[in-house]
Amino acid sequence: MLEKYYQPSLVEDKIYKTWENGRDFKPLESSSDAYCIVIPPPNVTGTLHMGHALNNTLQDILVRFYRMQGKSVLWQPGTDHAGIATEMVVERELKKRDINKKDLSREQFIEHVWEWKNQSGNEIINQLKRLGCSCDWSRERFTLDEGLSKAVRFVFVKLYNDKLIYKDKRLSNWDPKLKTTISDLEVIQKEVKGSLWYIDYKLENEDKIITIATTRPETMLGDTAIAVHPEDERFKDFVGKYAYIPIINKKIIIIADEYVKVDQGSGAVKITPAHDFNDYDIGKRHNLEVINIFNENAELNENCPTEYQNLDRFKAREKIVNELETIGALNKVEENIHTVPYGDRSGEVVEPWLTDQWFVNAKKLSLNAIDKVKTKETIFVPQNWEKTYFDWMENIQPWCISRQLIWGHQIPAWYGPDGEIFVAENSDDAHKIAREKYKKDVKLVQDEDVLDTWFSSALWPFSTLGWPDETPEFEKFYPTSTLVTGFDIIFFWVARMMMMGLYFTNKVPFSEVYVHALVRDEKGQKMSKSKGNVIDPLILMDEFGADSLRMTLCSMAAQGRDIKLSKQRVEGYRNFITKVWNAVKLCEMNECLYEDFEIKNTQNIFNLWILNELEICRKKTEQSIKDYKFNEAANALYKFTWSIFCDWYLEITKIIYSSNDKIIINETKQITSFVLSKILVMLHPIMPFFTEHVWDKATNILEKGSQRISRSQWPQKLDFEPNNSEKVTLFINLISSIRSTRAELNVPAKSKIKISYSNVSSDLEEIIEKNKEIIISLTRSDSFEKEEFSKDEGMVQVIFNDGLIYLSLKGIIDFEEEKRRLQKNLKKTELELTKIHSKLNDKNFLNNAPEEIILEQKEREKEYQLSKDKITKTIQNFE
RNA sequence: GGGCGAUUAGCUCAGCUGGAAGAGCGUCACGUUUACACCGUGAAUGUCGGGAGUUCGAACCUCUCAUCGCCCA
Repeated sequence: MLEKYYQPSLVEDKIYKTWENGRDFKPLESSSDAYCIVIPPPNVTGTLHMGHALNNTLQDILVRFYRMQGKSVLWQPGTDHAGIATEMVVERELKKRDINKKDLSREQFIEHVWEWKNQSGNEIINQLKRLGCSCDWSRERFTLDEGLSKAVRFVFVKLYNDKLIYKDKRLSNWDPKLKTTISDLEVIQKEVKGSLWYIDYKLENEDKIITIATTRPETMLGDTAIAVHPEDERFKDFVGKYAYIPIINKKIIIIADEYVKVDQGSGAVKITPAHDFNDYDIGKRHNLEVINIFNENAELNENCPTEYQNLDRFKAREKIVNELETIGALNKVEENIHTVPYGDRSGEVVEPWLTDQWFVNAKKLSLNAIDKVKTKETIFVPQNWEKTYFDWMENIQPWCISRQLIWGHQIPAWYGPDGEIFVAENSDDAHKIAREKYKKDVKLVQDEDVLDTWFSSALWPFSTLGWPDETPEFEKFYPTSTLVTGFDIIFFWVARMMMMGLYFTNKVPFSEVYVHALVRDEKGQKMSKSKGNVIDPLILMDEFGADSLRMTLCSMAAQGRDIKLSKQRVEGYRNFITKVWNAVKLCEMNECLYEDFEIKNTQNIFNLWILNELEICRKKTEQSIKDYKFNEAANALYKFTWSIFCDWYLEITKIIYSSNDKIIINETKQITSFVLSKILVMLHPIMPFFTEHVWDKATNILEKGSQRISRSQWPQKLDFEPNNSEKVTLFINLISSIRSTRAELNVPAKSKIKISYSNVSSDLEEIIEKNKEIIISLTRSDSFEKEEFSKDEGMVQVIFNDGLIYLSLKGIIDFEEEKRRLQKNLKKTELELTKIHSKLNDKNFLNNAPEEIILEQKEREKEYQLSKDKITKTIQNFE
């Protein structure tokens, strides 16, 4: 017998080990019907947050579901080396030991990182296991593994040789704190309250000034032009003339360019091609000089006057503004809200800086990737996310892939003594190529930079399967089936996997992309550490168990809507688990022992009915999971299990067991065992621990096709004839309306009353007559007989469909109360009837509405009319 | 500025192709009937954000306004 409550913390660990030891997560070799998900690799530095919990719960549901459906399922796990994040973590750790990164050689630092990785890099994996994730851990990969690194080198070399990777001096986003470039995507634009400075530039040979407006006065030291709009009448005469930069008195040209917005600031802007992306483009158009005024710390460099050199950019700004004021060149200052780029990781203001970097020609790669989504080879669910995908893909910029870091894939490019670049998969090959050029052996130096972490992540769906080698796994599981991800990394990851996948394997990397929502706090705010509103999934799991959390996330994962999570909700699903737990206990008590039997031979109407309901639930759940409608799957199961199976079926079986009909009793026990088994099986993808535990403990009452539920088959379509079993719904409604009347009339719960009925349809009468005991028991009455009463007999009448129910309540209730109740009902009925009448009297309705709708309304009219007549008659009886 | 989404019961949200407004939580009343108080039975609560239009018929389609959120520039 099961204990009082299910205690997740006592069993979850053990169960997970059983699964792992049983190799339950390995793909079936016997099936060629493959289903594969690659996990979005979490950062090695990461710990499980709510986003992970949702993302991985959904994947696990899919994976367990398809596994039960007999597919050969691979959930490919692994982690991502997370360049910047990991370096930051390790640097911090080293600092605690008084070790400075700067004092270490590249090799020494890398050694420290590996040491850290081996010690602490497994936390998130263990947390995923706690959540119940059924990944094939024997295939766990890391983006810096030898195999994946080989793929990275292969890809780099091929793209280089195909002229899709190139080195270029361009403006890129420089993070002066981390001292590396970062990609556009890692830059966050924030609105900031700042100032707009109006500065007067004197014209050459004329006693005129031109006033420019800028948010960054310090960059004027790198100005090489002033620009105005070509149509701007105010400045027509200025174009082509020269002006002097104040302070340094350098002469620059005034140019006209469409880019300038006439109504912003003064209408004239300074152009600093080396430190602004737009200015850089303008510079190119007008052949302007590009002057870099910053060093890698974003301090002013040797291209500035001595007194400004080595000044921090913000200090320099103050000094410049002061100086401008002193010399009277500062025209005015306005408050101004503008966007400033910040580094996602460092939080530092990012500086557009001119450097040598490696780029991928993403534009070329994007064409096919766009096309394959247009032709639906890859489908986004919900579909509207393709818009986001297209939007970005169609405006894609060169992808800067080099990072000035140590931790990562060092760029496989070597430089000869004359700076010539040799790109090869390894040093030997590079030397070989170099020898051909120099006709002798020379010393080559490898590029110091590493690749953007997303570069290796982009290969994840195939590199993890062994590519570029031809492995059986790649053969069987690629292209993968589904990618489950949050929308925030469509650009970072999905788009890039599409590009790389298509270029290198000629196939889309996955046929469906399910994009799920963001988890927010109960007020709808994004969870963040700084806001302190983070709900820790681990704490929730501690308190309610992994399954409660999983069920909660599943039931809230409606497409296209964010999840507002609250503890109460999780508690509610914990209660659901307890409910199922108790249902199992009841079945144990009633000895619903499992025996092999033929569903086809089921006789009893309630047994037929519950089978029919089970079948409806099975279909709904199955279809919902296939359609990624996780909330609908969860709700279908919840409703069937609690509101139908527990609330009605199990209550009815109690009465059946108290009868003498041995055959039906036996049948009922078997059906109960059968249905309960199916419920557990269907719940398993969502709540694996609980169902596995019950499977293990409640041995003899379950139909166990396999030793562990994790290895069970998803229920098949049931082979039986429901035979009118839907009439049970009427039967249930009958009981409900009697209960409702009792409660409304304040009939004391304990008083057992006589109930009679008349005029019900013959179908229903048959059920009633055969199952009187059930009605009597569930309505807490004394008797239930077919009998008709005339007026003056002190009966309360309940209108039920076309029949009448009489409650003998003489002396128990106040009949004035009853009259009020009836009058209330009468009003409701009349209101509804008026609505129906007006519809049916409307010629337009009759002419236009489809036949079945009209019939439906006529049917309703009949019903309501009948009710109305009966209620009226009853009220008259009281007068 | 461009795009996407939201607005339905006190709260959190469902509501598929237009054809009787739903769930969970919370609230209230009653209840300990040998699975379950992490429970049972029952009840109350909605101008489906405002306005206009299309339609015989709109929570759902169109337009518009308002508020909120997110993404991109």
